[in-house]
Amino acid sequence: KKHKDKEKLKHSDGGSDKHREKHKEKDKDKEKRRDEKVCSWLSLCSSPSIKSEPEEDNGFYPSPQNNKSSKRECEYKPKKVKAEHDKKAKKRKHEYEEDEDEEHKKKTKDKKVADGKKAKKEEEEKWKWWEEERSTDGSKWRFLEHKGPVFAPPYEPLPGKVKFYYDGKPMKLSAPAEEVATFFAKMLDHEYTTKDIFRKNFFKDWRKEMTSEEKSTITDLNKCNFSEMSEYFKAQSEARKQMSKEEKQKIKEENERLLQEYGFCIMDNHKERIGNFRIEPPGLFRGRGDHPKMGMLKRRIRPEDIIINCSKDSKHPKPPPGTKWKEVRHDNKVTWLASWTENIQGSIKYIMLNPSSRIKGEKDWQKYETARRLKKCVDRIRSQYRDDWKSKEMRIRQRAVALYFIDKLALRAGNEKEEGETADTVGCCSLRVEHIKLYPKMDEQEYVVEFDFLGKDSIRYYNKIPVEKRVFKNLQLFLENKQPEDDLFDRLNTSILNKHLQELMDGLTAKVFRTYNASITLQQQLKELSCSDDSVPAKILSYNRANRAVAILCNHQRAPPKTFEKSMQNLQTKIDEKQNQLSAARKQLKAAKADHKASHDEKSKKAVEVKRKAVQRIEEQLMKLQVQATDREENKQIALGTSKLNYLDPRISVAWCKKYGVPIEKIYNKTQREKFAWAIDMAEKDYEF
DNA sequence: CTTATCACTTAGAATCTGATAT
DNA sequence: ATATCAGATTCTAAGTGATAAG
Repeated sequence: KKHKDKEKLKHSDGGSDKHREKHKEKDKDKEKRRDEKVCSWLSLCSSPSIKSEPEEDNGFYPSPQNNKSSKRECEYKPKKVKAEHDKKAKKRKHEYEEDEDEEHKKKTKDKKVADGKKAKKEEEEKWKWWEEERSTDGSKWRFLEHKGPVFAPPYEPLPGKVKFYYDGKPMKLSAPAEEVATFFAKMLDHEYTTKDIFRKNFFKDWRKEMTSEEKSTITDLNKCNFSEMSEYFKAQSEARKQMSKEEKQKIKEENERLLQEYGFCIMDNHKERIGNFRIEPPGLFRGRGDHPKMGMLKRRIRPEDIIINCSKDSKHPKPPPGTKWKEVRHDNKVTWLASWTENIQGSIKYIMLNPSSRIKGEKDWQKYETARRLKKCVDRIRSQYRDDWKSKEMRIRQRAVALYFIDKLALRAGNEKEEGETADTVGCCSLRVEHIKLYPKMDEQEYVVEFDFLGKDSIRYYNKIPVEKRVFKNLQLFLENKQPEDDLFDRLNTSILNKHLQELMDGLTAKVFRTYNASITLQQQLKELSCSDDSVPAKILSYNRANRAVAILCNHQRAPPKTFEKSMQNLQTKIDEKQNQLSAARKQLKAAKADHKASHDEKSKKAVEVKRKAVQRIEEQLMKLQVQATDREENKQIALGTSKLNYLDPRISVAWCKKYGVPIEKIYNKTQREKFAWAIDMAEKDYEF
């Protein structure tokens, strides 16, 4: 039997030992707690009755054909998309068709115009990419033109009066050393700067920027006094807040100009919004969790570091005067417009399009279609992995148990990571012995597994869950003769797992289970919680609760907002006020009624009605506030955004809104509506995931 | 097979903005 | 008019997974 031997030397780094006691308490309060999860959803998601749909996959796997410019009309996919809800998504300013692009507005343009005639004026302005055919040859675009990225503003030296002190004595720093010092000064209030690794990394990199004199003088970070610099920046930001309206307006306009100039590109005849057109400014690296590289200097990116990607026949972006790009290439197999290599991890960073763009939207749509295909065969896959728990091969058993966790608990795949390069976090395949505990009996339950590990972003996953006996026995087997730091699944990695999944279903990978289980959970929860008779706020509470169930499943946590207690209190004050108002209004109503009883005239009758209305209105307002309070309380440590944006098929939400008469704006804000325009346009009230 | 590289999605925190309260 | 706060937006780190290279 082969044994995988990945060294686990992480605790042998002698350098940091002496400082360990210092972090202890800090680390502790960083730990995030989470409530126990309810995992009852599993049994609910295996409905075998899949409504037969008119071959949804067609859109994604069109028959191969020549899609070079010659025959654009043929590629048009006559999808039966109704147009009547277009009024919903009115002003999407930036999705206009591009007119300036002379050489390239050929067939598509003509077709568009012809198409548009049927629709109303405003509708022909937004491009419904989802009604068009997708390219089949793996190319991501045919034409791409942009102006390149916006660079970080150059360093502005501090005014002479702002001093840095070393060992109590003022010291004028060279510009490069001063710049790096300001990065530290700006973070002085942050807990980061007290951490030893951070300080060590910072000091090491800072010294690299110093002149040799500075280097020989400044040898101890503890003797450095940045407080004047820190005060200066605080004053600056205060001054910025105090600026007059005109000045603020000016800055706003400048930003808008930059956005208009650099924030858009032209891709295949359409003007599309760029996601991140600004290059990341230099600064100190802030990792998440216990990151070995925190505090390192993130260097300034120059034009010479940037690779530009665009069409050969486009107007190439110009580098700033006196500089050159690293390279200009024309690769239409990728979606990025510019890239550079970052110096902390040596990874590549990209400039890409906004989520509202065709290129992102298509991919997103496709992701949900893959998840829906999983829905059709998930029963088969589940029964297979259950069978595999009995396999005589260890690797198959491990694979099957891991897959069970991924499916049941929505764990991430868990790729291996390079040790010492990143914080020590794990996913399913990289779980170690130390991350689980087995309890043959716990309280009323049998075969309980306790998970406790740090996942992506060093967010803690803590969960106790009863599993089937067979899983439990397998886990005991996997744990035999292992040290805490050994891999739980020593015969498995994400590559093996995904290869297996690929055989079970085309396009299936571990992360599809997260998408699938998230979306199906939302759909079920909505079904369960929604009530047509509820008021709109109550319906929204139900929606948020369904969303919350998903966020809990996916372990999307957040640090409770700093102002949480306060904001709860504020809300409670409002509720109390409203309650007083209500009783006052009720009293008035009573009085009016009595008055009416006595006089029986028209005027008093009217007064009763008026008061009745008032009471009703206040009741409604009170209800709304109470619902809001409940919602907020339940949301204290749970982040809904991530699942809403990345895991929940937006068509489920759109359909729900239509079915229950909830305006889509109550569920998705403007940005979200732009991202999900395709779903808002195509989903009907009977849409089923 | 293992490892490295690349491209892309997913993630929570930080910061900004504009509506509402004072 | 100004302060406050919540929601929107921006930022960029940290994952996944395909594929190339060794």
